[in-house]
Amino acid sequence: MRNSLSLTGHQVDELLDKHTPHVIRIKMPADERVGFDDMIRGHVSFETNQVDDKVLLKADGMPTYHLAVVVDDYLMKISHAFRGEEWLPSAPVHLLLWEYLGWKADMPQWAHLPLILKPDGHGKLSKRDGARLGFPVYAMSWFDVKTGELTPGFRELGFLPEAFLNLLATLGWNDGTDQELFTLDELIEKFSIERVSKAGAKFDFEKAKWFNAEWIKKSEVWSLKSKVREILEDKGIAIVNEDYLERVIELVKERCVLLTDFYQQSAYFFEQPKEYDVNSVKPKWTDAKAEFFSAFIGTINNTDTLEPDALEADFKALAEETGIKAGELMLPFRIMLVGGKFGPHVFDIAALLGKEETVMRIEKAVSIFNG
RNA sequence: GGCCCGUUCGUCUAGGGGUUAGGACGUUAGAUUUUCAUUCUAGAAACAGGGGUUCGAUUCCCCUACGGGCUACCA
Repeated sequence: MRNSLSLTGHQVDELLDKHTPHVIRIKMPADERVGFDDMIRGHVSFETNQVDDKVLLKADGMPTYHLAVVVDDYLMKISHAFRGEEWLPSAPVHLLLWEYLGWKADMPQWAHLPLILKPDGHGKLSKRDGARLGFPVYAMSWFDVKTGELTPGFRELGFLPEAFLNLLATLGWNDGTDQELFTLDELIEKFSIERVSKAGAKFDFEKAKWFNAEWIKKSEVWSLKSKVREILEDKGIAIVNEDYLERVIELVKERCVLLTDFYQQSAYFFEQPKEYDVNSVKPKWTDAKAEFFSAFIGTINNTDTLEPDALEADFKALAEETGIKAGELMLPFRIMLVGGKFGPHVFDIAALLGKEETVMRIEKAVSIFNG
C-alpha cells in the first residue's frame, strides 16, 4: 500500500511538492471501541479496527459526505440528527470527526430510523419498485434531467398531503392506542421518538390507499374543492358554478379513494355521458319501459324543483301504475343519467342535475335504447 | 466473507413473566345500499427454532436460523 502511512515523511513532502494528486482520510485509532446512545436503538458501538479510514477530502478537493455532514451540522447547530438505518455503519466515522474537530460538546443526538422495505421480495424500497409495482415512492413527481425519466409522486397520483403524512408517520410508529388517523397537530402533540420501532417495514400500497380514502371522507368539502376543480379542469371540464361543485363533491367524496377518482365519479354531473352501458339495458328494454320514461318526463315537467325523496316517490308510483317493477327501471334510469353502473343514489343525481338536464338525458338515452 | 442492526397474523403493529395474544390493511361470509362504493356484523390468520433463568416464558439471557444495512474519492 502506498500512502502517507507507508512512506517516509521525506517522501511524502517530496510528492506534495510535486503536487501529486491525493486524498485526505480520517485515521481510525487502533483497538478502541467507539459507541454512542441512539435515541431509537440504545447503545451502539463499533470496533475501530473494523472501520476503515474513510476519505474525507477527495482528490479534486471536494469533501465527501462524511466530512460535509459533520461540518454542516456543526455550523447549523443541529441538535438532533435523524437519518436512515443505512447510516449506522458510518456513525463511528462521524463520531470521531466531531471529536477530532474539537466539537464534541456540540455533537447532536442521533436517531437511526428503520428502513422502508420493498413490499414483495427483499431490500429497501427504491424508485424502481414503484415503477415495477405501480405505486409512487416520492411525495411529488420528480423529473430526472439526466435520464429524462419522470417518476410520478403521491401528490400527482391523487394523495392528500394529510393522508401521506399520516401514513408515513404511522409506518414504524404508533401512540400505543388503536388510533391510526392523526392530524398534523395530533402528530406534533403525540409523536415520541421512543415509540419508533427498530425493525424495517414493508411498504403496503393498499393500506396507503386506505389512509387516503379515510382522509377524503373526513375532509370538509371546502378543503377538497380547489384540488377537485384542478383535476376536473385538467380533463377539460369547465366549472361555472361553485355551489354546484360543492354539492357534487359532498355527494361523491365517500366513494373516492384517490383524488383523481373524482373525475370518473363526477364527470357526468358536468357533461352528458359520452358512452352508455347499452348492454346492461338493451336486452331487457321494452316499449312499455320507453312509455314509462316518457310519462316520467311529464311528471318531472310538472314538478317545480326536483327533490330526491319526492322524485323517488313519484317514480315508484308511476311504476306501479304502469305495472312495471321499479327495480327494473332503476338501472336504465341510472344509465341514462350516468352512462354506467356507478355513482350515488339515482334520485340524488337527478335532483342535482336539475329538471331540464334530467329530461334531456332521458330523451337522448331513450332514443338510443329504442334504436 | 467481515462488522452492525433487527425478528408477534400475508402486511403494518399493540402487548408483555401467568392474556381467550388486541387493533388496522387485505382476505372470506353475511346484512344494508333495486348500481357501484360506503357502512355494519361475523370468520380465518401470528409470538422463527433450541437451550437456559423461573413455580411459570411469547415476554429476560445465550446460541442458531432467517431478514436487513454497510463494507466507493455515492449519498
